[in-house]
Amino acid sequence: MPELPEVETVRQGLRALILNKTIANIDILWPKIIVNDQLFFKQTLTGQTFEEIDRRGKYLLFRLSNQLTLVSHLRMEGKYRMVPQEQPLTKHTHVIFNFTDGTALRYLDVRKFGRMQLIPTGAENTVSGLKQLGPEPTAADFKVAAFAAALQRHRKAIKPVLLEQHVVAGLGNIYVDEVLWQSQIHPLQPANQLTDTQIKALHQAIIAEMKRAIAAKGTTIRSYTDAYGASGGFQLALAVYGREGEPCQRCGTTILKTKVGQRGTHFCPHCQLLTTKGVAK
DNA sequence: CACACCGCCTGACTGC
DNA sequence: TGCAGTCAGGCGGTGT
Repeated sequence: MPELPEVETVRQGLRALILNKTIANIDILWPKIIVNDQLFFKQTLTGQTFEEIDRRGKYLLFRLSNQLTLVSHLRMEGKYRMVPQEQPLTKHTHVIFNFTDGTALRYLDVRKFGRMQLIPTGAENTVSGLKQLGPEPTAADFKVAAFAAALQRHRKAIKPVLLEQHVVAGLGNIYVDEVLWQSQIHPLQPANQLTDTQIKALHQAIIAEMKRAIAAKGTTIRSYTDAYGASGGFQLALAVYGREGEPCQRCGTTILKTKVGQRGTHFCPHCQLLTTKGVAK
């Protein structure tokens, strides 16, 4: 499941592969992937050139000529592949950008959850999802005071709050479990009941974890690969995700897997206690 | 606005 | 071995 570090790795790979390529035509094999009208999407993009690729949270922003931006979200299992146009289609290929040089960019997605939307560049804040996105989880954009204030507005558990993307952008199920373990916070801890110490630890862990995971080119758990089909390396660095039944690396207690807000959740029941004003219940 | 819940999808896995 | 049932989960939409 691509989260911010995986999407960033895809961005970097795709930049090297498609910048300055011009679209000759587009095939849409699964129309629901495209938010816009299909015909509009094809006609508007034909003849345009990829000029840059930006990223916001888990969204890829393909900047094209003529002030156009293609917003792309990979959701669970979306992938891009560069191939020669004559290469036989594989299963789960849903959108194909054929370039004028004989190559093609193909979008593959087993679950078909991914979405693409063509908008005028600058209209990003009109796209649902993008417009409510919290700050990037970097030291430059993500400030602890604003983070603390945002957490105060939520009474529900910290885990679903972090998954919402509104308080901070880019974390998914894997990295949320990881940063909560690192900062020793129970996933069910109400967001507005974190202590200042916990907020600072969580804030720091989020920034550091995203940086480390990007450096490792992301985490490959189920099916994620980058634009070249390569796996990430960060799964080896995960402390709790997918490690239920294994000893906690900090205290040796067996890591548990439960459900929080319908999502598989991994944590250490000894290191991550539910607290009231920082005191264990 | 905050929050809970459902639908979207298909492949892998589980139990009989 | 075959097959029905369950699970995985990011996010938009809906309802309270």
